[in-house]
Amino acid sequence: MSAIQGARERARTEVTAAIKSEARRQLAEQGAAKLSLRAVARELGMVSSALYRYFPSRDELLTALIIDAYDAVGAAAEGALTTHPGSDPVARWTAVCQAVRRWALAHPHEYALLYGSPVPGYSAPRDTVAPASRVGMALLTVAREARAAGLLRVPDAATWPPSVLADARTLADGLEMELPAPALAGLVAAWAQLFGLLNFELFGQFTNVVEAREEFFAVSVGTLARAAGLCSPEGIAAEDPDAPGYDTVPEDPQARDADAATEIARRFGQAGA
Amino acid sequence: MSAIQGARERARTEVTAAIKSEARRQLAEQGAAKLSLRAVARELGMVSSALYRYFPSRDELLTALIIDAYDAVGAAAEGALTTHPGSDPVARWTAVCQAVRRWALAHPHEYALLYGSPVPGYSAPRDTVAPASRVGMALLTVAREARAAGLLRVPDAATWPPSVLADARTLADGLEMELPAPALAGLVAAWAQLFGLLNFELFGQFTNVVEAREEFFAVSVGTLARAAGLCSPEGIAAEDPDAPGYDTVPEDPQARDADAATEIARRFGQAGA
DNA sequence: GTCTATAGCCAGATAGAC
DNA sequence: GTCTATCTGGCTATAGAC
Repeated sequence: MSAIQGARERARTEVTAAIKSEARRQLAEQGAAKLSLRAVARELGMVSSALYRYFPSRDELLTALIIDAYDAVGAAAEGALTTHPGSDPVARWTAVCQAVRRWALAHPHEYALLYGSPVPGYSAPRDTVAPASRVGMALLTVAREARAAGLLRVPDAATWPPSVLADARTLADGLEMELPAPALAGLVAAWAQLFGLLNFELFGQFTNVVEAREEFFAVSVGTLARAAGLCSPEGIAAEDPDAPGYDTVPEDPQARDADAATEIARRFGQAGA
Repeated sequence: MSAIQGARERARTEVTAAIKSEARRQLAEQGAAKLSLRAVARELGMVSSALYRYFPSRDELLTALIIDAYDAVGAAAEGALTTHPGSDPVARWTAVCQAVRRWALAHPHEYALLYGSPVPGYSAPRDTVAPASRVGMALLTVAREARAAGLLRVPDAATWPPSVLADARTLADGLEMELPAPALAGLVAAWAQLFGLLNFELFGQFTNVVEAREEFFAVSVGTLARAAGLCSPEGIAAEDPDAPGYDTVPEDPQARDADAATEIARRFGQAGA
């Protein structure tokens, strides 16, 4: 390749990046359905027809944005795995979830592009599926490590109907992953439920319902992790619902709330409001 | 009111209904962001300006559609409460969730309008919050009945930080509901997670991941109910993770899968695939 | 309440000169 | 690769006759 070729290619990638950047900006203002090549071109001081040299259609630009966003949130999730090493699967799971949440809060419109309503008239091409799987894979990595460490409680196979277990086995084969089918099914459910928490926070359903969102999220995804079978190393026994942490049905819940006040203060360093 | 007035009003409500109906049809084709008064008018054989006598703006039409949809899904949820009476809170919870799912599958675009990405440039007015709460209220009704029957396991208050418990108390006060704060917080989390399952199914994230969607959903929401503290009447003990239903970490998961085959066959009447 | 007409915008995409 | 020019369509919203 000649130097001129290199310069041309560099210019091309720079313009491509500028287009995507401006498109992301507009995504935030008008949403994906109204993303317009013309408006992007106008803002960049180009003419609309010039953009077609970079993206053959509006949908191709949208695809590029989607792939970039999946890669960004996936990288955030994977980054949490390396920045939060350790032997506690629940803590690692929570760290991954929190990294996803942080990315989502920082990029709400790109998040909506990935996990919100499908864009009408647009169907994602195959190129998106690998990037789309990265967050789920990061969560599965936590589960596999937990299993290797003996910290994954596998639900009885009778928990799930055979059809679901068959799906799980197909999925495990496709991913070349050796997780037991009942565990994988539960992890898929937890994966979906995680995004239920995020969607409600980002799409406004928590308005006037949950205000302490970070704390609510952290505890909820921890519970999610345990429901999916992940155990903290200090004791599988501590996850026993008969142990402290769960009451059986109380006779007077008001009294129990009051009784718990000192425990609250101990754990969180302030009185309950 | 004269007979003429009555006729006029009847005509008006009929035209209003026709407009909303056609708007819903277009919602399904183009999405909320591209809902256009002109297109609705064209399809109804009217002229665009005539629509302004019924809806003062595009956003008002959108609001009407949103309220109708929240009322429809809320009515479906409440209907499940009456068509599935009984003393098993987990079964009732599951029935409500399944009713919501059925409505969502039958009206995917209206579902997306409610629980998908916010419509850019549109902010929902206050009129929408009461209809929006109906599904959650139906779920809370199940929890309150369970508590009255001694079938609600209230998590220890130390499960949640004080800020979350404070939110839960504010919410309980606003709803004039006497659920203990830790239970309510868990129920809110379960409510959000329910819609994570639905969003993933409806928005395509389960493609090539979960195919047996109905079964997957039914089992997942049952687990969700139990995680939120609901108990089946035949035995709180059966929810004990140390009892059959959960294994501790197995030495050979393949073998366990095989061992479970007869149990699967017993419960679901067919062999695992 | 409905109509025609109009103002003032916007879009995606292509042709052909340079 | 970028430009001008153009085609063909879309939209919200209002004015004013009937």
